[in-house]
Amino acid sequence: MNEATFRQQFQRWIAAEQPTFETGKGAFLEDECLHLFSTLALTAGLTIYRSKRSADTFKDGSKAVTKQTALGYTGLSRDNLRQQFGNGYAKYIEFLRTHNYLQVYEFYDKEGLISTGDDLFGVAPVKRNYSYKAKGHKKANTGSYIGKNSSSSEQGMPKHYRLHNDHALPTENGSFDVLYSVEMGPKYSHKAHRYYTKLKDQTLARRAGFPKHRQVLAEYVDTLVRNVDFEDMEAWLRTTTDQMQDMPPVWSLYYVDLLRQGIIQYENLSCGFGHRLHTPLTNIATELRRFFKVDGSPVASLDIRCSQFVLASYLFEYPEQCYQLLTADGDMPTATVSYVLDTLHAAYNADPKIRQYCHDVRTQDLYAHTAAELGLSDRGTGKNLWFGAFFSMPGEFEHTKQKLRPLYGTLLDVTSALNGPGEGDTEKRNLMPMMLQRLEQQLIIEGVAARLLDAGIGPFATIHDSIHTNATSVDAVISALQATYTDAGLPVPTFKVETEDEQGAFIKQLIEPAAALVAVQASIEVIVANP
DNA sequence: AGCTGCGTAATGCGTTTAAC
DNA sequence: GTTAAACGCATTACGCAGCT
Repeated sequence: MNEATFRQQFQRWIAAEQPTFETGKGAFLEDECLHLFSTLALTAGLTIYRSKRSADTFKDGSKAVTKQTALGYTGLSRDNLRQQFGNGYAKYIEFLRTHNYLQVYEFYDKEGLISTGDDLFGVAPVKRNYSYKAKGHKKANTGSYIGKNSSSSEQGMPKHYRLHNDHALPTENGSFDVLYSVEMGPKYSHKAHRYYTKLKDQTLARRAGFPKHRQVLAEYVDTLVRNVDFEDMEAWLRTTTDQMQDMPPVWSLYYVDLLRQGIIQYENLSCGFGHRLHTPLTNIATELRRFFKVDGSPVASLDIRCSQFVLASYLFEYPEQCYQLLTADGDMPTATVSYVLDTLHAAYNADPKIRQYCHDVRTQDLYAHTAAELGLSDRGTGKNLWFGAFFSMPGEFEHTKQKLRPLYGTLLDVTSALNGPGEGDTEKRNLMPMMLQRLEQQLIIEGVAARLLDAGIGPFATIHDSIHTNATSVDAVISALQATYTDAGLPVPTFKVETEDEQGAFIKQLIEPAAALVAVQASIEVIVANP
């Protein structure tokens, strides 16, 4: 690598591309670019570029200059890059790439998309270094000690050569002694492989502490995130007009690919509060979820309508049945469960409007119904209204609760009291969300998912109150859902089944066991009334 | 209400450096 | 030689985003 060549290429690039830098032309940033490249080269070659600190070891014991972060092996990743140089330097990546100093890989490799799912963690990632879009304009404020070797007592570059000052002067022979060619593939693969082996062991060890079927659900998620239809997803991201919030399409693709590679991996197989199971699939944007294929076939999902509020109606109306479910795992004091259920059931008996709520929430779309009754603009507003009011304590969302009082009476006063602190206490108890989430998970994971696993159905994924699976398993999921609720002595809730045909069109189907039941009862009454 | 993620800024601590 | 500033790196906090 010759410095003169580098400078020449950079100046040509500036002239041809006319990149807009903070300085307008960016000419005097040339040295910064050179310095960036030097450090990239050093990082890639693991050449010591820091002073004595380079002998440091990281907490994980690695002695490399580069290190592992939450985003995986980040020798040249945007994280390290930004930390080292600030966002402003990312723009030079394009120059380095166009002149083949750096290789920037595509977002995903078509050949590597298909995973058998045999190995939970798949092949160690080889592809690194995604194209980078600068987001900020911050100038670098940190630098490195150039030209000083490890354990050397000789003078390094003086401090004023650091990035925020004039720097990057050539050495006597006219070229930077710190420039090396960048070869990224094998080394990164090796490091990454080591890292993911370790991560795999840690993850499996952690999983072993959870119930078997939750472990299996986690393994299913491993399979699903490695079976993404990237081509369809990219096509969809390119054509869709309404971007998901501010998230650029390219980031979605990048993020999903990170999941596929195992670079981003997180899971909470049972959160302490509500025993919910959190995986990347529960958090991914809803619209992207359908690209996570179970076996390459169209996806399907089963979603309980207004699940939490339907469950709330069960707490009011079916205390014995709920008691069984809530005390099944022994995680909650039975006295607390009894207290909540007794309180709610007493209110249910006392207030006909609470009984009206229990009827409404099971027979119609609560959010839309409320929106219509209160003259709100749309269903979403009704939903936000309920979520705010239902999980609040006394003194919060009072205006909302006031609006709902004519419809459902003392309902929200009762739930608010249970969410607020107990007598002589100041801590919020949040008993409603806790009970609802635990009830929900007892039914969905310990109930529906466990049944499906026993029946050998899979893979599928639970997303708190819905099931993500393939079209051929839909009937089994419906059966398991109905059996679970029936066996628990609870009414089967209304749920939506969403499937996708071969052309990619969506078919939504609403299944209303409760409404059917009401209709049957009504007809019985009619028959009785007209003998 | 809970759980995640990312991005940024601030902070803490031990070390290194520049300036006196 | 001493001292104050600067630095590397880890951690933390916060606000935004997403999901149910």
